[in-house]
Parts: sequence; C-alpha cells; structure tokens
Amino acid sequence: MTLDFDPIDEAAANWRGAGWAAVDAMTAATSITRAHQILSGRIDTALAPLGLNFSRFEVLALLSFTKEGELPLGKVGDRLQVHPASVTNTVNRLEADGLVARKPHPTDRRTTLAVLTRDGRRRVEQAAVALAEIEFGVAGLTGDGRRSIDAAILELRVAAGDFVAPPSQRR
Amino acid sequence: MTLDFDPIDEAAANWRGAGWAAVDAMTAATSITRAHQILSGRIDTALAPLGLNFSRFEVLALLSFTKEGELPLGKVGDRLQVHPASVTNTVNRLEADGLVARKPHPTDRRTTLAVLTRDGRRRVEQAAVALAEIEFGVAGLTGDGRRSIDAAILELRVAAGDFVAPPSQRR
DNA sequence: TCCAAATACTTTGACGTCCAAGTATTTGTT
DNA sequence: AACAAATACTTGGACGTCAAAGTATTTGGA
Repeated sequence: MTLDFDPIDEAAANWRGAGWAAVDAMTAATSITRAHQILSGRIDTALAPLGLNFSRFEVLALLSFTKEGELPLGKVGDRLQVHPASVTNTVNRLEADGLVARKPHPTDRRTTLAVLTRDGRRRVEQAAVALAEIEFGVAGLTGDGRRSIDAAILELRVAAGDFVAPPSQRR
Repeated sequence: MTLDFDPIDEAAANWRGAGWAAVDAMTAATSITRAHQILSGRIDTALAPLGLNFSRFEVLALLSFTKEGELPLGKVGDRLQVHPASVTNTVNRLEADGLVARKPHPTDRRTTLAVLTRDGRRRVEQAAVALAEIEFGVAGLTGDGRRSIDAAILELRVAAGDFVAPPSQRR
C-alpha cells in the first residue's frame, strides 16, 4: 500500500502533461484533503477508546469552556461551523451516552440548551489528554510547519468569510 | 452566521485557559479541518452541475492520465488513498452514469478494470476546466501560502508513511 | 393587535466513508 | 499436486454530513 513515489507530485506532473490549468491550486487542495484524511484517522483512533469521535469531542470541549457548561444548540453549530442537523445528531449521541443533557432555554422556548454532565466533564478531560498525547494527529509537523499552516489557512478562512473582525494576533 | 472573532483563536485561548496541552497542535489540526471543509464545499458546488463530486472526479482524472484510460480498481484505491469499499461505491456511480465501464482483467480473474468511456473523458475535461476556474477552492490563498502548505503537509505525509522514496523536487 | 417573516430545532432522505465479513482467484510452499 | 495464505473486489452495517421540509415560537412591523 505504501507507494514508492509521491502521489501528489505524480498528479501534478500528470496535470501539466494534460495541459490542465491551476496546478499549484490543485496540489494545495489535494495536500489539504490528504492532511485531513491523515488527521481524522489518527484522531478518531485516539478517541475511540473513550467512545468519542472528533465531532463529539468538539461539542464537549466547547461546553466545558463556558461558565455554566451549557450552550444553545444553535450556538454550538455556529462556533463549530457545522450544520444544525449535525448538531442535533451529535448531541443525540452524547445524550444517549450520558455526557450531555438537553434542557429548555429559560426564556426562549424555541431554544434548547446542551448541558455538560458530570460524566461529560470527566470524559472531555480524558479526551484532551489523549489528544495532546498524539499531538492532535499532527505529529510529523515541525513548529514552523504548524505555524505556516495556521497562517496560510487563516488567509483562506478570512477569504471564505469565516469571521469579519481583523484577527487578533495569533500566538 | 459570520462570527466577529476568529473561532480558532478563541479556541486556543480557551485551551490555554483550561490548562490543556498541545495548543499549537490543536490549532494546526483545527485549521486543516476547517480548510478541508471550505475546499470540499466549494469544489462539490463547482462539480455538481456536471454530476460529479471530488471523489468521482479524482477517479476520472486518474484514468484519463493512463495510456489506455483504464486501471485495476485496487490501483485506483492505492493512488487516491481511499478504502476499497469506497472505490467500489464510486465506480458503481460512475458506471451508472456511463462515465466508466468495468472490464475483466485480461490475465487475473480476481481483478476488475475501470475503463474511461468517451463520455467520461469529455466530462473530466469539463470538470478540470470548472475546477481551474475556482482554483480548486483555494482562492484566497496566495502563491506563498499554497507553497508553504504543500511543503508543511509533505512533512506530515512522509511521517505518515504515504510513500517511501525521497520526494523528487516539488515544483 | 395581528400576522408574515425570521429563528431554532428536528426529521427524513440522499450520499459518502470505513470496517468487517464473504466470495473468488492466485501465490507460495511443502 | 495440494492447500493455506494472500490478494481483489463486493456486500452489509454503523456512522456522519448536508439539504430540504416540517413544527414551534418569537419578532417586527402594519
């Protein structure tokens, strides 16, 4: 399964050979796609023993950062930039596992709050340790590599309208 | 839906506040995840009018680069680094759309070849143009950004064992 | 006050991905 | 020659994601 050549390099040569345009954009897109594949594989493997995947972990982590350990489902989706239906699905699973509970919003009856349970808080702490141990799947990336990825992707996210205010100093 | 702060920046601050480790790894992983989300959204949108998604396009493109326009399904999976079951699924769809045909391997009866049809070749050309037009979703990334992403992710891919030979000069 | 529009969430359905197991065929040994 | 192991692909099941439609509630005018 391990190739004896760089498949992205190979693809770039093929694209040029075919006279197709935007080769540098293609390699960047392909690199990002492959990086995501590698990361999510490693991360899900590390979280599996805890009964979590990355999406579920992200929700727990987000809740754990709030004062009360709770947040409306819609806010969760906004922060994590995922579809409302995915939030419903993820929270269903977390609720079934007893890591989160649903609670009505005190004043807006349209809104549902996700509340971190005691088990959920314990679990997310364990998961944070497990993820730190595998360096979030980016083992193999140097500090410089990580910083340059952050910086480059920041351009992309800004261009995509992820947020509007000028970014505060990353560090 | 557009936030007035950088959610990754915010997450980093939260992680530090909680005393969690590997913050730089977390931001790199999150950046890559988000970048992938942005790209695949843009790419699938560009390909949708052609009845393709990125996976199906990749298979067509790969076949189009071969001399005969055909390749064993297993090779397709190796090159694109996807699961055999996904190849089966993708080729099923391409076959149903008449863009690819299955053909028995001339000497190894275990093996099935995917062959590009005339329609498939026409379609992949159109798709290549459509993708070049949107710069593979990486519009917003400067040339420097693209190169630094390629270089950094190359480290990651090598560390993940994607291929073994020393990479030829990327250009 | 009334009601259309906006907001919040859930449900359903189409896809996609992976894993594990199953079938067919070929390889490598003994 | 015989057969266990490896290889190639498909199938079925568990999950995840998103889009579109549906329900409930709140908002913002007329």
